[in-house]
Amino acid sequence: MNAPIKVVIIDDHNIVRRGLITLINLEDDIEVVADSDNGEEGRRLIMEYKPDVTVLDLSMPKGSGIDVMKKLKQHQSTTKIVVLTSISGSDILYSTLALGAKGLLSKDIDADELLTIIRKVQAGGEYIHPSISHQLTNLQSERFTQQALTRRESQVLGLIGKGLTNQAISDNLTISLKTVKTHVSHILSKLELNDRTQLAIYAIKNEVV
Amino acid sequence: MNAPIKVVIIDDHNIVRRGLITLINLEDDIEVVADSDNGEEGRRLIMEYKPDVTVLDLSMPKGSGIDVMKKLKQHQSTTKIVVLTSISGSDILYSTLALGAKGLLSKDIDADELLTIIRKVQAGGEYIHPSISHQLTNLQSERFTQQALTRRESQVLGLIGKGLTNQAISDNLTISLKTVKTHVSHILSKLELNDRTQLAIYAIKNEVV
DNA sequence: ATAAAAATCAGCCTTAGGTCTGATGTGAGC
DNA sequence: GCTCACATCAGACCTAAGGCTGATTTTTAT
Repeated sequence: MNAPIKVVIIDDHNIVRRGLITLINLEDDIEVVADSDNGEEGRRLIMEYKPDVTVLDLSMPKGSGIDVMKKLKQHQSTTKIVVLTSISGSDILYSTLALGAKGLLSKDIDADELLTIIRKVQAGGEYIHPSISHQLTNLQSERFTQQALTRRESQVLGLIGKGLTNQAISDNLTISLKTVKTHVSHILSKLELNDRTQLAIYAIKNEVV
Repeated sequence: MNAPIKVVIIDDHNIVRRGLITLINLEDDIEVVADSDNGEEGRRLIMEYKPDVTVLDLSMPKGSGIDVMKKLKQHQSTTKIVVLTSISGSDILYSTLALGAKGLLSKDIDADELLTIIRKVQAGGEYIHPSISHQLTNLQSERFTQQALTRRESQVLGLIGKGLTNQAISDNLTISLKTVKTHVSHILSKLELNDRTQLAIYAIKNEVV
């Protein structure tokens, strides 16, 4: 028999993490070697344990899942990433694929299903849960041409998502009101949205910080 | 030794549910007698099994946690409810307390902590997780005087949360633009917010439909 | 070194959003 | 019958928001 598949789990919900660990360790061909509730530590653990598969939650306080994936890509980590999420926003899902996630699934899947996916991904396969993939189909063509937001623009978008007015944002970032308006205008056209209300909704659903 | 504490679990995430069941069933003084992934079935299970404690998730597709609690209150159920949530909106949390939840905790607690809380609540105690209770302290005094939204106002708020303009809302509800503005104005003053962007954020965080 | 992208700001203009005051019809409750 | 909350609408008003054009400076990549 082969060595068991080494797995690292990164999720900020203790209960979810404990649940996953318990379930996975019931199997004898898969083993959880480490786990963490935040992105920073999680990244260190991956470097250290070099797991075959990493189960990664997207929404976390310190260092989001996206950040973790970016960093890992820089370091050319070979761990295969299965993204676990309840997020509905579509752009963030697309980002994970662009960053090379092998699996993509929502938190309401069966536990058995997760095990199957881990094995499949470890064997070199890919898997995207149907409830998520249908969100992506339309989007492939549309968003492909979409320019990414600059750092400043993301920052502004994040403040809009907190309900700040342009004036408040200008104070907050100590730049002129004009500049804020320019940024907002750019963000709107890049995301193909119509007003700041839709931006706020977008920001929340895609967890822009 | 006493009979084990009977628990019903209602949460739409399979993994969370399986995790909870596995963890709880490791204890010999607590027993999960039933579980469900939606509010409707969950309510039936509670009627049928009459559990001592119910662990209830707030955000679910069919019949939210709030609905379940309302129905149970009508039927004068004696099950003690522990609300499990990752929602940050404060009004919805306050609602759960008003509806008599005995426990209130976020999903990032320790598993052991949950067990302790179930025992405490069963014994007649109450528990609110610190990460949540601080959201409530300010609010007790402020929101007490807060008028509830009317049916129409909630409806309008819901559409704002979907990113509609006043004109679009007016078309959608087939009422005049003036009327929409009136409603929006009332909602703003009732919720003590400043503009529609903040309303949209509020609507999402409090899951206004 | 040079080109390209990002960040900054200004003026001008239009409109959606929001406030205030006030008015009318309707239904529930006392 | 009377009252009160609710939903509807109107006019007048003010401001934040966003579009468009154009410009300067800083950063970044090649």
